[in-house]
Amino acid sequence: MTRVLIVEDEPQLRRALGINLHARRYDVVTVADGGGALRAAAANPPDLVILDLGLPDMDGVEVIHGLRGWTQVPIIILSARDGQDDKVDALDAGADDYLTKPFGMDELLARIRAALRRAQPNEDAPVITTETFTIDLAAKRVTRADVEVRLTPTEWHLLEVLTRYPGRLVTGKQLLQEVWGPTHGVETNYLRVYMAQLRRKLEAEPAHPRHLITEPGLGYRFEP
Amino acid sequence: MTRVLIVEDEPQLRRALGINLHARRYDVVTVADGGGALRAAAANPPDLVILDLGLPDMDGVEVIHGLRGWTQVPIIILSARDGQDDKVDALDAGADDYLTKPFGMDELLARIRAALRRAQPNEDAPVITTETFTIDLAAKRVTRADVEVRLTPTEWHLLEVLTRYPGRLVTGKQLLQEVWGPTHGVETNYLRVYMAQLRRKLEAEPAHPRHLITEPGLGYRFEP
DNA sequence: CTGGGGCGCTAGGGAACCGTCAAGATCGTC
DNA sequence: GACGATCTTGACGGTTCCCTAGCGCCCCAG
Repeated sequence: MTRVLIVEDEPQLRRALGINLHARRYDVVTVADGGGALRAAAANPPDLVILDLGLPDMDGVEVIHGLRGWTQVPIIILSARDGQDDKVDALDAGADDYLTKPFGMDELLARIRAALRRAQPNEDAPVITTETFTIDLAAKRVTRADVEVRLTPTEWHLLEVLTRYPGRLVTGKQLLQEVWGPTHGVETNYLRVYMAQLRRKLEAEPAHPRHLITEPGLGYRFEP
Repeated sequence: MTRVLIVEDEPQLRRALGINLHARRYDVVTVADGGGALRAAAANPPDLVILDLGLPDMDGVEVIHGLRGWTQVPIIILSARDGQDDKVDALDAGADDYLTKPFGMDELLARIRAALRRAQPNEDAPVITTETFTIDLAAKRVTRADVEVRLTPTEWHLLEVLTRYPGRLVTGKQLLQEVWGPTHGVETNYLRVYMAQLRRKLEAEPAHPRHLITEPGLGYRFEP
């Protein structure tokens, strides 16, 4: 879960932010001053920081520097001051975004999403693991006993379609149309050949497959 | 030099932005509408886009989508509207930042610096090291056995995109579009030529590459 | 027991893809 | 305007991949 560190001295706003973010399924940690922020971030590195500039114990820019000394976590600034100099200083110190109070919760949430999206270049880590092999769909990479297995484009395409419906039956016609195009639907010999190759490359005993299962007369099934 | 694409229909503001950014040593390209923005970006991919949402010919969010279809270039939104929905839509469409008019030039410049700083992939590893060569992304330098290797701009750009996804497969189409612009997607000649040059300059045995790997029919992979 | 259908498996020809080289075109600089 | 560096384009073998045909196995029905 995404951990958000909220640094805000006003109890009311701190509470409102915590409730709203918690409702959005963020893992929320709240602190009231800069020293607490640095300690909390060090003890439990967050994925995003929401930082009020007007803190009682230290200057907000100091907090930014304290974080930027060792982490690149996205920092979103909240501030009551609308002065340009404040914004410039905070952004140049390494902040990622700046909101002036009063602000709307929807805008803050959108900016949080944007900051997280930037920080993590669209990596929704779709990794599928079985006893004998591991499939990393994003990296297009299959390893078996820590050894990389090379798949051809067609083999990949077929495996991708099968893993899209884990544990469920996929008919031969559907596989053919997804991989070879809508005009194909009956040439089941393609399937037999490529399923055999996939099993040979992935299964421990290709003659007795445990994950790429044949459903006679119907189609195939991928069993995680 | 850093190329900035300014999309602004008001002639006066367009001119002011151009002058200010040019004075800051940015390479400035200005257009007045959304269609021109997409064409200009395609012809000459910029390093950053400043986009006014209130364009005469098309909705600003459409322009964002048109760019996000093929590039991760930072986009900063300018808008006269202060509505939350506008901001949410733009940021969710893939914009990186949002300024409401009127804004100060210093703040815009600070946000530009912040966006460019974020765009640089030196968040985790400004220096990538392999057995045979070292890549310093921040300094744009490559050394091999402590000797600096000279790369042409295109070679560097290609290497940058590959190293942005270490260990992951990058398709030929994606490489072509990131380096040569969205209109290129099939001229795989370019890729073959430049991959060969990179391998000749970086790999110990260019005929048997260990870090710049070909995945036949799929694309290429940078192996750290 | 026998024949047939569905499925697994292998090998080979042709096509697509890739690495390489070289020459022309283009750009920037002096 | 000349020069060097860079980018583009085309062509050539070598490699990989896709498709096809054929054969053997298993199961089951006749």
